[in-house]
Amino acid sequence: MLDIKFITENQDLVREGLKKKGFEKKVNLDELISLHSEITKLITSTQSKKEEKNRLSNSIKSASNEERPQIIEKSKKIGEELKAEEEKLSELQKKFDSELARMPNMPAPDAPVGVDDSGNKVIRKIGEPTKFAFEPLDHIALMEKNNWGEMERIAGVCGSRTYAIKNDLAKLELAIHMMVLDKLSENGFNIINVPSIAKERPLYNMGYLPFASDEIYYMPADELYLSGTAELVLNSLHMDEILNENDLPILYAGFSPCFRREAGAAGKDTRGLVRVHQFMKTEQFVICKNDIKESEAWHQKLLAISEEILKDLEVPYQVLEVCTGDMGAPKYRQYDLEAWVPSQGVYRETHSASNITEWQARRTNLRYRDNQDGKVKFAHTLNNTGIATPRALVPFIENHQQADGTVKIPAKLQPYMGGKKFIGGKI
RNA sequence: GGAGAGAUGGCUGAGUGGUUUAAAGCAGCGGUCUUGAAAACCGUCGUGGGUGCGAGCCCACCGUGAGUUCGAAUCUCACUCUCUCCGCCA
Repeated sequence: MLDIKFITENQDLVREGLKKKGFEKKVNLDELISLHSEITKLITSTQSKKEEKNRLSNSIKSASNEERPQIIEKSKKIGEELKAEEEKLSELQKKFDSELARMPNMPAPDAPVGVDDSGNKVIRKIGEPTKFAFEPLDHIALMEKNNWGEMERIAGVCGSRTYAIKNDLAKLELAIHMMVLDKLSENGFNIINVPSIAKERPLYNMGYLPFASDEIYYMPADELYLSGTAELVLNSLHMDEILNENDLPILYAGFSPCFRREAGAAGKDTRGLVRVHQFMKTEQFVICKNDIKESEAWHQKLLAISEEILKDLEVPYQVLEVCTGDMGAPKYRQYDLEAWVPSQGVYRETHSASNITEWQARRTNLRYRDNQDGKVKFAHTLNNTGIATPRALVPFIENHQQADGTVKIPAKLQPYMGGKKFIGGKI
């Protein structure tokens, strides 16, 4: 959410930001501003009526018996006027709130400008696309060869875009999460395993609602939602709190099962482990001071951690800075990591690191008291993937496959796999 | 699923329709005293909003949302959450 004061005082800047993000037709800035001034006038009027009413009510006890009925009559009359005004006010307020909730965050001034993913900028490539001295298999064939999956059967039981993995691949999935959690723990993150079910408010707080409502599973019998990321819960963990500046930064490594409807992805990646409805994710989440230098520094730190994770996994990857039209509504700046997938001959997204600045904190009402000036301020929040599986298993097993169908385990991961240097091979 | 109790500021906790402008204490912050500190004493101390150049004045908020009333922390209803007990259960 943006500050309405910021919007009214920086209309040109906001208009430019909306255009860059591709939102100029999705929100009505002029209506928002005129609603706000109408609301302000109405608030002033209702408040003076309340003031008058309070005065009359307070005078009743000391009033004489003759005066009393007149005062009550007068107060009733003001009360009726007040009620009419308040009804109108709450109607306008509702409209205003839903319009303001649709306003995206302003992108970083130096973020690459573009309309879709074609505008994303490759910042660097680490490692070379893997070369094979044999004909490499895709991850599905590798799973079949090693008795690592139950992909056909599970679709019949659980529907499309689900997965079941077996044996060493199943262990590998958990081992990678353990490795990542250890790394985050070493970097000062609090490990926290969080629920995958949530109430509506956290979805609004994060910006899932109203922006990505198609993406979310909803359980009407209980009025609960399935979470698509631990970010959802972590962002709301401290909602409505006023933290002490000394408590910041707060670092969370949140692990959770994640659920996504993939409604907009019909026909894409229907086979295999790349895009499934339920997966596991370890998420990095940071709450820091309202200081753009500090949150930008944390953004770089989060990016560096996830790069280190891909390096430890010995998977070739590239770093993208995502352009204004491709980053989501909440974001100020976004980097994606994409790992090399040999069978597809392309880099595929494994990580997404975002600086949200205060946009989420405003929705979440997540604040802290500044030590310097004693003022209450909205925090900055950032998030980044730690690792998401099974998606990350795709580049992992494809890049590390050997001629005999076994898969090499990199040195950093071996302690989490019982010291094994290879998995698979014999069935 | 059944029965009961409860939710008041950073914390503890008083308050059952109008001197409550939410008492009091603790913690915090500023000061006096002191070589310094502690103690003691004095002062200050919630959030959001409206209005004003400003000191200020005003409005709302006692878990959330409605309602009754001239007037609600207090009465009514619904909901949320917490705790205790029973039942079921990985």
